[in-house]
Amino acid sequence: MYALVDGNNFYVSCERVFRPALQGRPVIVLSNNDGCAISRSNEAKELGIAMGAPWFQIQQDPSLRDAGILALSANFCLYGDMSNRMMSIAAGLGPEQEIYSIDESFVGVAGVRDLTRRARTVRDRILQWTGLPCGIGIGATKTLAKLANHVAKSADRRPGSYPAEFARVANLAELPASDLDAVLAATKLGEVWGIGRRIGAQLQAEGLHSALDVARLDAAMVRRRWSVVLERTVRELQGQPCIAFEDVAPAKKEIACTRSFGRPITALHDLVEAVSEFAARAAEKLRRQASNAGQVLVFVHTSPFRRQDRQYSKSITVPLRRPTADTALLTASAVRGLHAIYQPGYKLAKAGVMLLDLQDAQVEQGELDLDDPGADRGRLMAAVDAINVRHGRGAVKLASVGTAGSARRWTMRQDLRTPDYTTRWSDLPQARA
DNA sequence: TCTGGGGTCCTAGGACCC
DNA sequence: TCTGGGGTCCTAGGACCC
Repeated sequence: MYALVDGNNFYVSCERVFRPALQGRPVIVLSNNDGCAISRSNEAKELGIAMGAPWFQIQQDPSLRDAGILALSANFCLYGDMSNRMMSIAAGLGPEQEIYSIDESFVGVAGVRDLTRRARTVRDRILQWTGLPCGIGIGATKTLAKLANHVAKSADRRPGSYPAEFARVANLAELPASDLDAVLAATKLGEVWGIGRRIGAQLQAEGLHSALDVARLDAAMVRRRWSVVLERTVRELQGQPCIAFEDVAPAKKEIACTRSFGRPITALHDLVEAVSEFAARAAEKLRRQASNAGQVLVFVHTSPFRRQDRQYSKSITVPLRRPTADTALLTASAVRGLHAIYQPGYKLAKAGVMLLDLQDAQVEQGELDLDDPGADRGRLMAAVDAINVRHGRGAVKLASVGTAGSARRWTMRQDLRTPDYTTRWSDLPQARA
């Protein structure tokens, strides 16, 4: 049995903790480059602002302007720190926890007594201790817990959509079968975890509309006609656990750092800076999980939205002589790849570096090293990481990422950013009497 | 003018092997 | 007239998630 603890409108809620004046107003948080809406307050949702709606279009809409829509640049340092606080409280709900995303965690609750009341306590505690509102859904499988969470939030936001007792905390696990069916029947199949736009449309075309319709499908038939993935979803809806609980996060199999530029970029030297920066960031993540990369992929492309421009999109995978987590080696390979795919004359909108073929750094092929006898780059990298943790990102870096004198024209726009209230001494909020 | 970033898994088809 | 069977590995693309 599982509980899913999920923050409401998470990024917006994080911002509201430190700016209470935003309560009750239509607020959105924007993606990098202030591109599109990635988190919306309930008020913003009511105004019809879609997930992923471009900010420049929202700004052009007079009715949204009149409604006083307020946008903020994403502040991921803040959200990550607030997430840690929420997660550590949510962990108190049961013996094991899987942190599924920045705002969601599954908690194994088998054997927990007085579960519904306890979940309400944890929900209130998260709100009181962090200021973040959340919903908790409980079900026999992860898919049912997800669905229960949807029920908890809907019953809270739109009275009448589900029975009021489910508001904020919905425990579907202790429901009689007929009551569970009624909840599934009231839930559109598109709300089910694992059913996206494409599969959802195919199921609708078959005359299926609710989660209950999907739960009643024959699992073997679903496997034949669709896939084992959808089969698992069907079985999970039927109460049979098929999706493993992962209380220790498995190591990533690939690590990426990709960014849209703040403005179109054409010059190679700007791209070298950007790609060097992305490679360094990716390498930091790589070392954090104690892996080495066997290959580096680098890509660039123009903006697919600018139909009037000549389009260009190219990537290349550069194999490394041996797996490494050394920023200098990874950066050199990424930049070599960049030179190979660069074509002048295009207005490039985005570039990225991906580290592939990741393997445990402990498992290294023994080798007679004639090139580089005695060099211990691992210790060098550890020292660089330690300095950057202590003195801030980029305190020690390769010169190719751009020095004080370079323009760094490619960096992203963030015009509406709030302070790092919880992770930077100089940004600490001040309380006034 | 202005449209995010970072992942995972599965499947089909081709290349290749004996 | 008549042209096997079984298997692995890799890649690209699709679909999904937040």
